[in-house]
Amino acid sequence: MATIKDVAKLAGVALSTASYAMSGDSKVSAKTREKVLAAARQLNYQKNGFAMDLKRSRTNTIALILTDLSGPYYSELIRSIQDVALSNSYDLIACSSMGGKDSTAVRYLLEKRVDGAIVLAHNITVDLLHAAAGARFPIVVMDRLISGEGLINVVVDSEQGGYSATHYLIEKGHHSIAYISGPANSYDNALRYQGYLRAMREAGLNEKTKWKLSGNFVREGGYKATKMMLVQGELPSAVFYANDEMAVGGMKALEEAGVSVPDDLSVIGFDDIQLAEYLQPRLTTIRQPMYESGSLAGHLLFQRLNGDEVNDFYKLKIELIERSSVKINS
Amino acid sequence: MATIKDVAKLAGVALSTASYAMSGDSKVSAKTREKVLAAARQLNYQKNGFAMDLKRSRTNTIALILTDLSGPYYSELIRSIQDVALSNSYDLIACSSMGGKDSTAVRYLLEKRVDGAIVLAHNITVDLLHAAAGARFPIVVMDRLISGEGLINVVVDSEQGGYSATHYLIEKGHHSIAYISGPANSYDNALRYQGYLRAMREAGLNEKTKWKLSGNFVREGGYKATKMMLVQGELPSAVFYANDEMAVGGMKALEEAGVSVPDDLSVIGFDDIQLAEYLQPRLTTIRQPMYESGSLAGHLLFQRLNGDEVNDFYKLKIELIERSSVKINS
DNA sequence: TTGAAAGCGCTAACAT
DNA sequence: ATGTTAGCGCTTTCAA
Repeated sequence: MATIKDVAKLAGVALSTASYAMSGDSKVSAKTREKVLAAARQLNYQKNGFAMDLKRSRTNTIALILTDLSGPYYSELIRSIQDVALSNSYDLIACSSMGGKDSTAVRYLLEKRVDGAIVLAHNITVDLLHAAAGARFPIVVMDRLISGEGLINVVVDSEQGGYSATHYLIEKGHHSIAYISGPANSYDNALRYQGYLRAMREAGLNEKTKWKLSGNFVREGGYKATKMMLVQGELPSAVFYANDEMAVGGMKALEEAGVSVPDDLSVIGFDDIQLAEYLQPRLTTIRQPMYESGSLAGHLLFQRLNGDEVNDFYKLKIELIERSSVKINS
Repeated sequence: MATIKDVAKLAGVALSTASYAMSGDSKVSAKTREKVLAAARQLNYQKNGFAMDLKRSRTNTIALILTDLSGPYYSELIRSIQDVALSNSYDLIACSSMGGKDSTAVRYLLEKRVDGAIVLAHNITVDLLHAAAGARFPIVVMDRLISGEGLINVVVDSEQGGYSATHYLIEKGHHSIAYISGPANSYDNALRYQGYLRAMREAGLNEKTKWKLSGNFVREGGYKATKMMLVQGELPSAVFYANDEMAVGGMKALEEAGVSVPDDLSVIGFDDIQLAEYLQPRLTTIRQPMYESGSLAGHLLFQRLNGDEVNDFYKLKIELIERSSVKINS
C-alpha cells in the first residue's frame, strides 16, 4: 500500500507539500499539485484513515448502536438518523451490541472510534454508558432514562402509549383486558404496563393476573402466551399486546383456535410495524414517532458535537392508529 | 482523555510495561499488573482505537455495505453475516452507500478503515470496487459479477429464479403472463427477465410488449404499473412481479379494481419478503437463500483474510415457495 | 511556495 | 520482568 511518503518521493516534493496538495490547500502551486496528484494516481494512493483520525483526533463519524442490526423494526429510525448525518456531512456506521463485552458496539464506544453515538440497545449497560460518555463524547440514549455527563435522553412516552391503548379499549366497552407483556427487564415494557394499569385503575377495573402473560416481545412468545390464555378457558374481551410482533403471533394462535378477531375478541398492539396494516384484520396499534425521534436524536448529537448546549431529556408523544382489530363490545 | 503514557507515569512503570500489563501479557508480574490496572481505573483510561489500528495495521473489523441501512429486506442477510463475524471474533459495522462519492461506504472502502468488506449496493461503482479491493483487502460482492484482484462474487441464480417462476405459471396452465420489471439498469432485474424469456420461449409462448411494464422494484411502482395494465383492457392470466414489493403494490391495485387474486388473475413474486405470507392471498414467490448467501459471503471473506485461497465465484440456487396466489388456469 | 520535523497514542522488537 | 525506542501514516507548525 502506497503511503503519502511514496507519493511525495515520486512527485519529488516534501511530505508536507504532498499532504497540502492532496487536501486542496491553496498555498500549493497548480503545477506542484498536478505533479502530486499524478504521482498519487500512478501509485494508486489511498490515504490511511486511522492515521488521519489519530492525527486529527476526530473521526467525523457517529455510530448508531442497535441490539441487532437485522431488526426490521428500526428502519424508519435508521433512515432518519442517516438523513441527519448526511446533511451534517458526518459519516454514520451502525453496529450491533450482540456479543456482550466483546461486541463491536462496546469496542467502538470505549475505544472512541467515533465522535459520538446514538444507542438503542438495552444490553449496553448503564455503567458502560457512563464510562463511555463524556464532555468530548456525547451519547444519545433512546431506550431508557439515564443521566450523566455527555448523556442525552430521547424517549417516547410509553406510559402514555400503554394508557392510550388501554383507555381506547375501555372506551369501546371492554372491561376484561388481557396484557401480554414483554421481557421483565425491559424498561419499555414496564412503562407500557404502567400505562395499562393506570387506565384500568382509572376506570375502576381490576387486572386479572391470569390475563397477564409474558411473550418476551417476540412473535413466537405472543403465540405461546395466547395459546396459554386460550387453554385457561375463559377469555377476556380484548387483548393488549405490548408490541406488534407478539400481536402477530397471537393472532395466529387465535385464528388456529377459531377465535375471530375482532368479533370474538378485540386486539391492540404497540409499535405500528410495517406488517400491522397487512394483517387480517388490520391491526389497531400505537405508533411510535420513529422518524421524529431518530431525527431529534441526530440533531441533538450534532449540536453537542458542535459545542452547543442542549437539554438532556426529551420525551415524545405517541399516537393511536385506529384500524380494524378492535370492535365495540356490547 | 488519559493516554497510556499517563497510566504508565501514575503507575510508575515504563510505557511498554503498561501496554503489556493491559493486554494481559504473561511476562508482567502480578504486582505490576495490578498497579497498572489500578492506575488505569483511576484515570478512567480507555485505549485509543485508531492508534492501535494504525500500529497494528489491521482493524479486526469488516464492513457490510448496503445501499440503505434501513432496508428491512436485508435482515436475514445481516443476521447471517453478523453470526459469522461474531464466531470469527471480528467486528462488523454496517454502512450505507447513500451520498455518492462522499458516502460513508466509499470512505471506509477507500481509506481502508476495515480489513475487508461485503458489498450489496449497486450504487458503488465497479471502478471504485476495483480501486478498493486488492490482495490485502478482500471484497465480497453480492449484487453483480465483477472480477479482479481481491474480488469475490457470491450471487444468487436470478436467471434460474425467473425461469422457475415463469415455468411454474406455465405449468399451471397460464399462457399469457405479464412481467412487471425492476429498473432498467438493475443487473438482477435483467437476469430475472432473461429467465422469464427463456421459460416463455421454451413453451413456445410469446412475450407481449404491452405486458412488460416497469415498476422500479418499489411498491408504488408495482401499484402504478398494475393500474396501467388494468387500463389497457385485456388482462393476462398471470403476472410475474420481479420482486415482492412490487407485487404488494400490484395486489393493492388489483383489489381496488375488483380483480380477485388468484381467481381472476394469478400472481407470483420474487424475494419472499416477510410480508409475503401475510398478504391476502398469501403470495407465491421465489425465495432467495439470504441466510445461506450471507453466511457464505462471510466465510469466504474470513478465509481470504486468513490467507486461504478461495474461488472467486459462487452461484446459489433459488427456491420456489408455493402459497396461494396462483391458481390453475383452465 | 516549499521543506523539515514534531507528534498523535499505541505496539513490539530489542536491550537490560 | 522491565525499560528504551522506533515507527505506523498522517497533519500541521515553524522555518527557510
